[in-house]
Amino acid sequence: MPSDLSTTSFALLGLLAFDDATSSAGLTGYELKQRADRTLRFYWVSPAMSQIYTELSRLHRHGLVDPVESKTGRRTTRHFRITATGHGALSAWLRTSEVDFPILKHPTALKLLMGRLMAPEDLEALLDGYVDALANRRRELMAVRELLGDVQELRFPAMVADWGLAYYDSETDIVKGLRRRL
Amino acid sequence: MPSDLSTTSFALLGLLAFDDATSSAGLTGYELKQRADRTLRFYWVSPAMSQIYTELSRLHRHGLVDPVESKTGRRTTRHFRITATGHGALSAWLRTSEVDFPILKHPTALKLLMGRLMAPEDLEALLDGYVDALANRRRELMAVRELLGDVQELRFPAMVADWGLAYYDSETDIVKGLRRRL
DNA sequence: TGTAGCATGTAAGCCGTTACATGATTGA
DNA sequence: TCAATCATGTAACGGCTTACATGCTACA
Repeated sequence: MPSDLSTTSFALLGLLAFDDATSSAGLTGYELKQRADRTLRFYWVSPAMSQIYTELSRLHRHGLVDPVESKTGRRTTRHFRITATGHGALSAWLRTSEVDFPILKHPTALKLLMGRLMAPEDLEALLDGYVDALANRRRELMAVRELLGDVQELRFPAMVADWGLAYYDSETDIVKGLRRRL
Repeated sequence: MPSDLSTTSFALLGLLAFDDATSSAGLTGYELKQRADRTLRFYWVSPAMSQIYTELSRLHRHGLVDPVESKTGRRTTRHFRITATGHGALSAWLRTSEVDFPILKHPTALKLLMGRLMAPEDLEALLDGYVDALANRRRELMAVRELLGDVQELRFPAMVADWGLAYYDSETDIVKGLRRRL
């Protein structure tokens, strides 16, 4: 039950655990990236392809996933499935790992902090641009939320998506308020 | 006007620009770390000491800051001040650099996503723990906010602190709602 | 036939952390 | 005198990104 894996490793393992419940043949690194883009991206990060393959190798070295070579025509692809050990490690991580406070890297807030050094019109553009970006993000997450529907198996992803939507709404309100206060 | 500096570099430069307006002798790396812990930490990151010294060297190499050696007794310390070039670079960065969407690394949301794999009592503890952590963070930021008061020169830091407080409040409400939905 | 998407990886390098190393000053 | 705080740095390393490299497959 090795705990020397990064949070990103466990995040990807979690995606594989999810897939495992749907009795599929597993996921390729490529597919995993797509799943990450749909979910992890909003609350964690969506690792680069190269990072995905690196993590997959690491998880395999630890025995937490198993690759199944499959040949479509002349081409060999590797579908990864979580192992029993992997399930155990994931459960242990969920139960016991320390939960850090969220890390926020907020360029807009950082620039606003230095608002004194900016022209008023640049400040307005900064906040307006952020409100637009929030609307775009919200739209993307809303599309994900709609895919999730109201089925029981997707209850938790749906809850987290709702969380994200509420966060974007609140953030939009706050920033509009700041904009008026400028 | 070199733009090959990281956001963290500019964040530190911003702290020095702030200090410059108070006609001080500049800040040591040590003092800079303390300022970062009070402000940057909430919206960006508070770099490790070693990172601060590295960034300070880099900024010096680019001519954006100037160290003033001062001797207190037998001990030599370096106080850094932003240069005219530094002011220019900072203004240019504020005006022209692309503003990325915030990056959020949210371990609690990530775990909730895998809620299906957790025991109900662990899930409850997860959300309750996060609500507690939010309250602690809010208290820390509130202390900073009170230090800022309502003076004109600290208007923007105060705005950003208010933003942070509103964010923590909204986040607390959302999580309490999720907790009830479990 | 060509291009978009599927699929896999290696190499170089940046940003940031922890660990390590050193020493001065202040005040209880 | 001893501990806390001030003060500065180097070394090793982890995590992640971009750039590079390769080739198959489906479909218009």
